[in-house]
Amino acid sequence: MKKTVKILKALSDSTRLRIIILLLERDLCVCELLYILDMEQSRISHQLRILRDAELVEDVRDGKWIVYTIPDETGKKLKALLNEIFGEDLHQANEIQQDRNNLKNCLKRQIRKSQNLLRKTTG
Amino acid sequence: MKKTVKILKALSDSTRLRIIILLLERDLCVCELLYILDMEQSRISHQLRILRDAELVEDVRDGKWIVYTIPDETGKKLKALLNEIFGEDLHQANEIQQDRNNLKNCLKRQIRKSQNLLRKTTG
DNA sequence: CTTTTATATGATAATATGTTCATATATTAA
DNA sequence: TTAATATATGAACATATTATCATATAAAAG
Repeated sequence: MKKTVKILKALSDSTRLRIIILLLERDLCVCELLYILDMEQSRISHQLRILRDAELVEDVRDGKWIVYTIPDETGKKLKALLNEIFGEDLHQANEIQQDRNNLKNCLKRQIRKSQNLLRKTTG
Repeated sequence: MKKTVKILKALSDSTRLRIIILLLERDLCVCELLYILDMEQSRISHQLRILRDAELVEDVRDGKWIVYTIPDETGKKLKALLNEIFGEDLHQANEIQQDRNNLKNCLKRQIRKSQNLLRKTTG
């Protein structure tokens, strides 16, 4: 019961939901999420921690970067949850569509390999 | 998005989850929930309000009682959610098993029609 | 080494949430 | 009517959550 509540709580915040939806499309490092979501870096890190504590995401260091991933089994369940149950509401959401757009850009521009992302995004 | 978050938030509390799981088995009035959950009456009412605001439950007056229901479509989705996604964790939970037991008793004893439930439960 | 870049963490403040107590409302019983 | 029962609501408090700021750590670049 505790675990279920923890997971549901982790999902019941729009920032975290957006992160989850992005990670369902592709593994991303924090600086990519930063670029896509355009938020304070620490804010994203804090939210990622909550997702990690709920065991919804995992992180692996890759050189300079820390890449966040959704484990396969978890991904299946989350997709079922988000598409089949909340799909209608979520697919329409502006934030989500915007995020998807930003994700495309992020990949096209190879954000991870360009320099000075923090300075760019934080001010 | 807001709606999804509201629903997830409404579900991410153990008291409310217990109520939902009970209502998935059977429509119940507040005094029955009171008997089953053995909590303060106002606590249950407050939590029911949150569930109603999220449109997860509906209430209909039946004489002296107000009966809480989960609409059919919502019920289907909730069952999918709770059984298929969180089933393992939830079926094991002591609280849930205890609640199911209390529900049986509640029905056997026809709690709704016996008198003075509030006094009985509140002290 | 020193600096820069990427990320995490701790403290703090603002806000939200959950519980309890007291009380209000609505229905039925006396 | 008046009293009792069933439920809802508002205020107050404790706790939890979220965002921000400042700072720490760790890898890479210079």
